Amino acid sequence: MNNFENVNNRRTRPAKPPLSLDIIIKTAYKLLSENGISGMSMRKIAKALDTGPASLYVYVKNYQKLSAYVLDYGLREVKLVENDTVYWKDAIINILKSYFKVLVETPGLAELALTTPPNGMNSMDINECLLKYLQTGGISKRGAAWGIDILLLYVSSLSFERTRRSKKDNDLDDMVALYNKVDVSKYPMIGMLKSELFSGEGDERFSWGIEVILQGLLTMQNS
Amino acid sequence: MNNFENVNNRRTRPAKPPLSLDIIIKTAYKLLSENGISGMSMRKIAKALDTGPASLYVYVKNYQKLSAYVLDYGLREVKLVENDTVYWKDAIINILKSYFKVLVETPGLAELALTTPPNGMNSMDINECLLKYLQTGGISKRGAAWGIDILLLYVSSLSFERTRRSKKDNDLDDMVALYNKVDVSKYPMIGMLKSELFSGEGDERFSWGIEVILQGLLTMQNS
DNA sequence: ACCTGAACACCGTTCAAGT
DNA sequence: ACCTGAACACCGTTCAAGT
Repeated sequence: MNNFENVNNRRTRPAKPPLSLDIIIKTAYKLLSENGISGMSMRKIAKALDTGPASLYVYVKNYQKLSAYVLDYGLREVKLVENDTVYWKDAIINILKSYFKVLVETPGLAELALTTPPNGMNSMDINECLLKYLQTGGISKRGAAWGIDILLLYVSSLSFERTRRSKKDNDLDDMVALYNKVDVSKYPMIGMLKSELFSGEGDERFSWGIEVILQGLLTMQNS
Repeated sequence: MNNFENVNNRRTRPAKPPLSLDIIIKTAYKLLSENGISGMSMRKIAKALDTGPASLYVYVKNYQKLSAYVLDYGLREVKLVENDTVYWKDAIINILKSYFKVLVETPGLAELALTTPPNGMNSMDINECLLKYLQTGGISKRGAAWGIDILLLYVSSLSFERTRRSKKDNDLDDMVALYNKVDVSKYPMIGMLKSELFSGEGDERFSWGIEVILQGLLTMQNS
């Protein structure tokens, strides 16, 4: 074999870092944030690591489990530390704003959050922290336990919608078009409210929804 | 060519129904309800219709648009008609229960509801109806418009979780296992509430969540 | 034990050629 | 216009053979 032709043999090419679960997750996350969810395939991760797809299965059971790891890795940046003097409601809103920001900034992460059961340290930290502040606000055990689910779900889906909206070939536009040329006599409410149905681009709708859920949790205490 | 060997030529095989958008959607829905979301691929739909995958693209722009049609077709069975004497809140709960039932009974439909922007007559009927009852309950225009989003999202995700839970090779079980062997000194809240976090199999959690959202909507009126 | 190319059984979509 | 087989550019996962 001719070493001059085969420039990329083991001796001449740069040393390849050994595989590990950690390096696989980080590579997957990088691909996800650069190219969205379709950029993170087992084959593309393997190629980015200069190996074959089979190699990944030494460290990861399957694509779904890897997705869960990547989601949790993405959530490491959610800011949980609050000044002790912050009112419990504002603390919750700040945490959820940070969660929202992380999901919107990394394309594909919002979709993962909506379809992959969270599983890992960072998601656990977020849950623990939210439970603490709900407890501080006087919300019952069951209210807190079931309430964090609604809160995180609401924020995940808002961010998923936001990331979809910023893509082109937008299926949301079809929906908007359908609602805009609706027969007002058959759909009076939709006709009347169509401007409201798709409004709330900025923080307004986000904050409103969280307020609704928190108000609901508080009110349910006394009944 | 030998007609005796080639039994399935055009003359001898049963007449093939002509393609149409309608027939494609119904076939896709049938495959979805029998085999879940992975059973509904363009290729499998084509095979079920005894043709090649390219034929479908005469009637449907792409897989995502077809998904939206199938979702709306699945929603046709949601019961919207309520006795006029029913209290508005109960009417909403009944509609959402029917929506929940439809999503749980057809595997894959819940996932579609969570990831595909609804687009069609049936989804519009559901929205119109919910808006009407929220209005009856005295909820503001904006509250109603933004509120149906939270309500439908909440029910969709509960049904998605339910359908996932009934599968084996369940990634949710990993999460439950993780939460069960958590370090109680680091995660006191999770340790304390872990039984509540995964409870609520039946109607209880479903009804509780809807009540929370409705209470929140009502309370937000006066602030 | 770790690593890998090749193979297996699939995808969505488009092309070119038919009617 | 409608229909279609074949091709294109991909998937996740497993196997068999290497070290």
